[in-house]
Amino acid sequence: MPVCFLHIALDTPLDSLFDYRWEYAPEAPPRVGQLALVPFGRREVVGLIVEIRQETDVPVEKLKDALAVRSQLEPLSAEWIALAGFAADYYQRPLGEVALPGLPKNLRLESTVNLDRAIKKLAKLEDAHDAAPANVPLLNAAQHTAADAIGQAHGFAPTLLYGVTGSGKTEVYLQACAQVLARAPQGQILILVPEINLTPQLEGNIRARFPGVMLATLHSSLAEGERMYNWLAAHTGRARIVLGTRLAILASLPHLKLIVIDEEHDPSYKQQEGLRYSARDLAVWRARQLDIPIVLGSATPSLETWHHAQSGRYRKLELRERAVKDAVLPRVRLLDMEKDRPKDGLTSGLVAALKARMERGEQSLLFLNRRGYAPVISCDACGWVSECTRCTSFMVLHRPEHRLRCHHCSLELRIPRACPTCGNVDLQPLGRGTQRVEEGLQLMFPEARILRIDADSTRRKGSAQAAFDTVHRGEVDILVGTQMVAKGHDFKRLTLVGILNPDTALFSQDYRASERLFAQLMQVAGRAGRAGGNHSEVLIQTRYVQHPLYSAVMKHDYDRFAASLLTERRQAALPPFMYQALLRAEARELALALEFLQQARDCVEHDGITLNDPIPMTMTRVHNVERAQLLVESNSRPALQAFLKTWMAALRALKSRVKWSLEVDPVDI
DNA sequence: AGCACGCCGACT
DNA sequence: GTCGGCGTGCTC
Repeated sequence: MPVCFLHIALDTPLDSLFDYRWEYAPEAPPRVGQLALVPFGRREVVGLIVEIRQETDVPVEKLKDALAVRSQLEPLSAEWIALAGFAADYYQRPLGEVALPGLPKNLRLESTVNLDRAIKKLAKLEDAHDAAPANVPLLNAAQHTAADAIGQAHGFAPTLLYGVTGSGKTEVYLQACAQVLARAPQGQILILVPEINLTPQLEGNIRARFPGVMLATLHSSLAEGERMYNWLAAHTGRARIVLGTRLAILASLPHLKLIVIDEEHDPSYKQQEGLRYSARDLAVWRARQLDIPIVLGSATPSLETWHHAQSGRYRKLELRERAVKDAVLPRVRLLDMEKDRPKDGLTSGLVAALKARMERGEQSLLFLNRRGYAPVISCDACGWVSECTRCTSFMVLHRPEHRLRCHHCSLELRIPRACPTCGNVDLQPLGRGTQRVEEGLQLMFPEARILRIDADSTRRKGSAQAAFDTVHRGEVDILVGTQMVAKGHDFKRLTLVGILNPDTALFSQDYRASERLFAQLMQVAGRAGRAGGNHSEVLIQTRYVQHPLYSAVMKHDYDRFAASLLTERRQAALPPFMYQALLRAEARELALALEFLQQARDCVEHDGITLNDPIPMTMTRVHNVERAQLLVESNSRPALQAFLKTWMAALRALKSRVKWSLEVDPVDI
């Protein structure tokens, strides 16, 4: 029996690969890209074979035998391993920590029964390779041009599809997909969306359009068995279209010919824990690697993408008109809160507009990005406020639940009867969240059917969908919601969108806040006027009617707004003109975290790289852990990458007991 | 990260 | 006398 050494990536923070001895039958040699079950310490784990070696440097006494090779599965392609390898290098993590969590859990179990079951089930499936689209609607001229440009593109062709809500971007994607499917008999397409649960229509649209083609979805709320099956359908090439959230960027797609990123600016493409990758950025890399086209669609592109489109690195295709019949862009008006003082959070202008909708039997949406009843309660007598004991934050009043709740560590308390410091029984809620707005509205409009949709009202599985169905059936007059209501859903009877207090984002420490606010306002605005004729409107309550962000929103003028933001960013040397990484440290004592960061700052040479002073994070304490950070900047991406690599090695060598992590291209600073 | 081993405090 | 706290050491 021949013997070789398998060089294997394992899901561990250790920055090295591991060799195992493997004795195999000559007719079934192991292959790179296969998975293997191996003993690791006292455990047995599944790893990825990255190399087959005839020799090893590992001393014999350490070397162990692999337990099994998963030969029933086609190996992962060299391209897929290269993608995981790129992500690992770029985000400064070991290969195994990227590659293995990117696979369905069932593939990483000791037992292969689930895998074998999925293989069997897939084999029974009849071959469906009729890529002909059904019920193809006519496109307007701009859509037609865009669909052809994408569908006919060859080689790496990154394209920004820029079009307002309702301009028919989805139809462009679908018709471009049809062209690719028709041209490439095996070809696969990857479509990424921000959150699949919020865009249920798209999946239905794709299935209806391509009834003869297998579609597989990949997202985090799939059951493991389903995820295994869908992943396998993609991996074997059976699924021609894969629709998924950011995690689907690591799907194995051997015949990938086109990538579509819908709402490319959406923050949920950025993973915010563990490996903090940007699915959008990885998608662009993947498209370049495979030399295939990629479409980035948005009404409010990220400044990174917009910058590339302006500089000509990405092609820009624009859809100017709304493609939905009769739909016009809603009129946006500002309600000056300095002149029209709000009562119960609502200006008289907004109340009048709500009333008019009620009388006409139309729906209204009030958007407020703050859940709970009030963000804090306080004591007028002594100045006490409801601070969280574990976090640098306030405890939010949730009145229906009779609770104070910290939104950062989930600490819950009963509402105190009296002030804990002075005994005053008259504690006042300050500010307002969706619950309080709902309450005020109900008093103002006793007849109205009011529904609140936020993370609290939709805790149970399926309740969000049920709530949205109620709105669609027309059983709601006024909808109050957080950003949950801003995405995806078309509310046919909705003709008024009121935006309650967007001003805080105007003066945020986070320089990305205004970019996000603009996108969010445009997105919520898009909920109105889809079929509302010409009286659909968006009312924004603000104290800053002169603010340029609002003027841009009123004119639906993303171009000008983006241009001014880019000028600011260039002058302030911020992304996309600067490349950043963030070293975070957490400890029981803030001083320990800061001390570690200072050590990190001093332990290496850094020519051409700026290491800023370590500072406590804005929210210093969360769940009794103190946090601090150090921002690293460079105007050269390769220089930053090279520095980070040597820095990581030096940091690991410090062997500090402080918990630390590095984020490349951070979004929240 | 897991998962062990290892050496000091409060309890069935 | 043990159960268990988390320090530190290792994983081919």
